[in-house]
Amino acid sequence: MSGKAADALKGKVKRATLAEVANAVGLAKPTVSRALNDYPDISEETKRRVRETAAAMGYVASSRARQLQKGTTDAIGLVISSASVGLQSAYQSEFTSALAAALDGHGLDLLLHSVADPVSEIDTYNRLFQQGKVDGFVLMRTRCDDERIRFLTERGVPFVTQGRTADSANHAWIDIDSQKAFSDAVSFLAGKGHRRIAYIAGDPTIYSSTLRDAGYREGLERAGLAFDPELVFPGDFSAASGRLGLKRLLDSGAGATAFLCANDATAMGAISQAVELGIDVPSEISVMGYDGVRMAEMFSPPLTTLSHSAAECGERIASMIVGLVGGDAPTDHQVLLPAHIIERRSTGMAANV
Amino acid sequence: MSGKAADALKGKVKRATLAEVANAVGLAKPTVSRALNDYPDISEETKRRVRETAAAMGYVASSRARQLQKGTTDAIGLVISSASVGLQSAYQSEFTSALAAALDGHGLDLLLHSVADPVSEIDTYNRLFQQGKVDGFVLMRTRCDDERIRFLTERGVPFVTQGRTADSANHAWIDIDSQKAFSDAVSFLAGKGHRRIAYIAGDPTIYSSTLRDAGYREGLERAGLAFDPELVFPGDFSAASGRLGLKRLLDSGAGATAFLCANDATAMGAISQAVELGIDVPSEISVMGYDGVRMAEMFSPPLTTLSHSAAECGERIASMIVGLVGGDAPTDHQVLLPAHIIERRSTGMAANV
DNA sequence: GAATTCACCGAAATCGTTTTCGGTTGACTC
DNA sequence: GAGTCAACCGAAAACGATTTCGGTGAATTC
Repeated sequence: MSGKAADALKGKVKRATLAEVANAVGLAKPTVSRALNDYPDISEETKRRVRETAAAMGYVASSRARQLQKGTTDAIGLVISSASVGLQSAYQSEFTSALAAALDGHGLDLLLHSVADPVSEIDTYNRLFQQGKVDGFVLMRTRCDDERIRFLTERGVPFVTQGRTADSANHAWIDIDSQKAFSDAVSFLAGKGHRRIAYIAGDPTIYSSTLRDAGYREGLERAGLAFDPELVFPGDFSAASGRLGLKRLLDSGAGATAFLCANDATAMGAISQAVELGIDVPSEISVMGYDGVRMAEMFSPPLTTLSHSAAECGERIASMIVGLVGGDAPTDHQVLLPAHIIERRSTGMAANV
Repeated sequence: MSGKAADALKGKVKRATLAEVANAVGLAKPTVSRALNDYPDISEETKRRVRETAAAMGYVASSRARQLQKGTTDAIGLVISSASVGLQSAYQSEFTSALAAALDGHGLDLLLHSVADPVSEIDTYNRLFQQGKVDGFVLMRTRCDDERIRFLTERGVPFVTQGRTADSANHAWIDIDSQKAFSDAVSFLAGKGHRRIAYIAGDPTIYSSTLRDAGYREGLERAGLAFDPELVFPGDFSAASGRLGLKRLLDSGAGATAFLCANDATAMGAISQAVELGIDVPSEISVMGYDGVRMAEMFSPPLTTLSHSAAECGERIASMIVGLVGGDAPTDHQVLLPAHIIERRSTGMAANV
């Protein structure tokens, strides 16, 4: 069975090629190519003719051939680790969608690659770039000591991280000012009369956690409250850690009346635990999250949280990566965005103790 | 400034090419290529030598060149519409992650493309395939009358849909038996003594909604309950429609004691509304969802739902698309998966009326 | 009217693989 | 000892675009 017959069987339409268009319009390949790409040294009349026949033939330039010649891919890689898929927060997926949309605006595609084994993570980044499947990367969940960043920096691969790192002076990043956000959150809760403000922390290997921790302490200081290790539970951004954390903090008898959580998922977990224990939110305790995911609004009670825009973050990252691929210096692209308190009904005045 | 100098400035490492490896090892390009790809007509000794020098030189075959030659991309496209990003359910993102992970197992990448304008949707599918950026597609949220399916089928583009369509006899699909699931759900609620079981439906343009509707009616019939249009609210899969639906159904005085929702997001919205209205779940009313998203477990109260596995769905789709790209007939790949009731605490015995 | 310029277009090379089609070897037959 | 057959390897074409470098003819200059 010839290839042609097989194609016919499968109903495939043979794609038109540049040479065929050139042939049909009676011009040479380079001319057609330049006409289609709107080069100035082709007459308007010719351009029109070329465009017309190309359209008539349903011609679409092969991205594969173009990629080979131009050496770029017009795709940005995003590597997610499926090991942590359970921890994948709602925010991460909102951000991913936003990023894809923003990249689309710049004519870029998002190549989503999942890696099962954390060990082979670096390998995946390396392969993806060496193979020429992507022009650059966006990194999520940056860690305090992030091997990926060293690796990519060494090789001069364009990338921007969502979240700073221990030494983020030298790479492109966008981040939320989570330190200020958590400090504000403590002030907010203190303003409601809370004096024993507990904190369910995030995964300590993620750099942002350290900033949130610092913000919590800063906020306490600003409010004139003493830091008490009894009031801190080491979570991991999961809802489960929120559940566990709330229970432990309550059982410990540390007397917390407000619970500031490292993210919304943790806060929701904490609330669900409270409800289960028959503790009312917010009349008995207050719970506050961070991220401002959509679901927070629909939670019961609707979650007070620190909101920041995934859409804007995606938008900014898209422009940044375009700049980097274009040759900008990474240090030209470092952006800090604020988070805003959205007061809903999971927080209230401190109960009279 | 020469290109080389610029590269040096940016710290870029010049990638080794096949010709260079061939040169280094003292063999011809085709030999090296075949050695690396483990062809049988190359001696083991030669293969070893080639592999060693290739590794030493850090050689990674250019995917771009390979793609051009082989005519495939090893990438599957997933087009999401950013217009509905607000409606993007938690399930969709869980599924996307699972799909990426599963595709990775088959050596495929997932190309995520966002399209802002629904009108240009078809255009995007066309361009992506014509350009040769993807070998096939996975379609989510299939509609009753889905233009995408006609379009792709006509052109013989490999694709599998997540969810059936009006005429799904001729394409590859995977779906959850939502009709049976909703029928089971009604039986379940009826078994708890509920006689007035309301239904907050999903977006009617999505085919799966019609199956869920049918399942609801089937379940009523099986339970010997009459269908009452007063008990049905037309939602759209959003949490907001759950909130609105619950309120309307309550206000209408139709006397519903149980609320079956088209998906988990809707159910969560409904519950949040109930809480707001001071109605206790489950002692006063029961609410049930569908999909079994992770967050359902952490909701308060934890949501009774019909669960199905995004991971398995992704896994199956990955194998299916591999088969299709390999030339299988679409009709060989049609899979129906069951959903299982997970009883949590948002449902209970009907209150004595 | 020869020289110069400018606007347009084309031939050939290029990107880095894989495929096709042979071409050497040496061992093995009869 | 010529012929056959494997087992290995290489030269050149192919994939389909873009880039480089010229080349043609007409318009302009002096």
